Amino acid sequence: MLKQILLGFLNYKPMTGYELKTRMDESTAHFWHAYHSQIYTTLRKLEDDGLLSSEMLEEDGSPTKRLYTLTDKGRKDLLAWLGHSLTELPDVKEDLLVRFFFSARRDKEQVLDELRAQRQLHQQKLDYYMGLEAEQLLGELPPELERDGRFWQRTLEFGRRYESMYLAWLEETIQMLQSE
Amino acid sequence: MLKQILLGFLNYKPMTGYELKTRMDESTAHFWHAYHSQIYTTLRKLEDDGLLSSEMLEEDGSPTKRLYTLTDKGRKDLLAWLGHSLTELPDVKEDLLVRFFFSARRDKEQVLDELRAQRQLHQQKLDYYMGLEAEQLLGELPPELERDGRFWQRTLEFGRRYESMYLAWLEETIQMLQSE
DNA sequence: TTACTCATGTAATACGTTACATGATTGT
DNA sequence: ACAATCATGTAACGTATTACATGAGTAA
Repeated sequence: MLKQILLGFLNYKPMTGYELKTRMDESTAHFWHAYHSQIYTTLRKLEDDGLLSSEMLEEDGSPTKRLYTLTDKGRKDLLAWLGHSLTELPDVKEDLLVRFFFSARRDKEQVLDELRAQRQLHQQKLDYYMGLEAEQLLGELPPELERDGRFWQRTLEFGRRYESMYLAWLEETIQMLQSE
Repeated sequence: MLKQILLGFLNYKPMTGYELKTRMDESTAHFWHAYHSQIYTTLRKLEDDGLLSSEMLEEDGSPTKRLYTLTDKGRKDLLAWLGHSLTELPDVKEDLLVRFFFSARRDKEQVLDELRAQRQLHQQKLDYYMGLEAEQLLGELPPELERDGRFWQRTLEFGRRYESMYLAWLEETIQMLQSE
C-alpha cells in the first residue's frame, strides 16, 4: 500500500523521500503510517522497477537530496491500481480490543487506568484533527487542487468520526466498569 | 499480537489449532484476523519457546489432533503482557481511505460505485454483528464466564459502532459526490 | 556547544499473506 | 459419488518495524 501512496503523491509533482515522509505525516499517516526507513527502501525498489526515476539535487546551503519523479510506467501503474475497486473489506486491527477481550480477569483499577489513558490519547488526537481542519480551511489551495482538497478533507472527517466513536465507546466502557 | 491471542484463549482451556482458528473467526477476528497457516506456525513457535506444551490426541472417528496447553511460563508471559498497559495509540490502517485520498481525478461514477460496494459490505457486516449479539444473549454462559462474556460483548459493541460510523461516512460521502 | 531539523541510508528481525499440499470423516 | 467440514502443515513472498549509522546546517 505504501507503494501506491508514494506513486499517488508523486503524481502531483516530483519530491524527495524526506518531503514524502513529511507529507505523509500530516495527511495519509492518519490512515496509513510508514517509517522513513520503509519509504526510502520502497522508493529505491520502485525506481528499480521503472515506476520512478531519480536525480540528485545539490543546492548549496542544504544537504544533498534525491528527487524522485513518476515515470509513464509509474503513472500507468497508479491508474491501473485506482481502476480496480476494492471488492472486500480490509481486516480491522485494534490492539486495545485484543487486550480488552482478555481483561475480564485483570485488576479492575488497572483496566480502568488503561482505558482512561487511551481516552486521553484519543481526545488529543481528536483535538489535533480539529486543529488540522481549521488550518486547511484557512490556507486556500490553488484552484487546480480544489477538488483534491475536498477529498482530503473527507478523509480527515473520517478521522474525526473515528476518534469520536472511539471516545464514546471508551467513556461508556469506563462507566460500565465503574458502576459494576 | 497473535501470540497473545493464542495464549489468551489457551488460558481458558487447552485447545487445538483448529479450534483456536474457529474461536478466533467468531470473536477476535473482528479486530484481529489471522490465517490458519500463521496460527499453526505460531503455536509451534510458542511451544519451542516453552510457553505451550502439546500432546497428540487420537480419537477414533476424527483426524489426529494436536492439543495445546498453556504452561506456567506461558501464563506468566500472558499476565506480564496484560500488566503493561498500552501507552500509545496504535496506527490505523484504512485501505479505502488511501484509495479515496487519491481519487479526486478518477472517474466520478467509478468512485461512486466503489463507495456503494463498500457500503453494502459494511451493511452486511453490521447485520452480522447484530445477529451475533442476539445469539450470544440467548446462549447463556456458565457463571464463571459471565464477566468475560460482558467484556466480549463490549468488543462486539465496538464493532457495531465502527460499522455504523463507517456507513454514515460512506452515505454522506456518496451524497456529497452525487450532488457535486 | 548543544539540541533540533533536514536528509539519507542499511541490516536484522518480525509479522502477515498466498499458494501449495494432504488426508479423514460426515452428510446429501 | 461429491461436497463440505474437520484437521494440519510447509514454502515463498511481501510488508512493516526496530535498531544502527552518518552528516550538514540552524537556532538557542
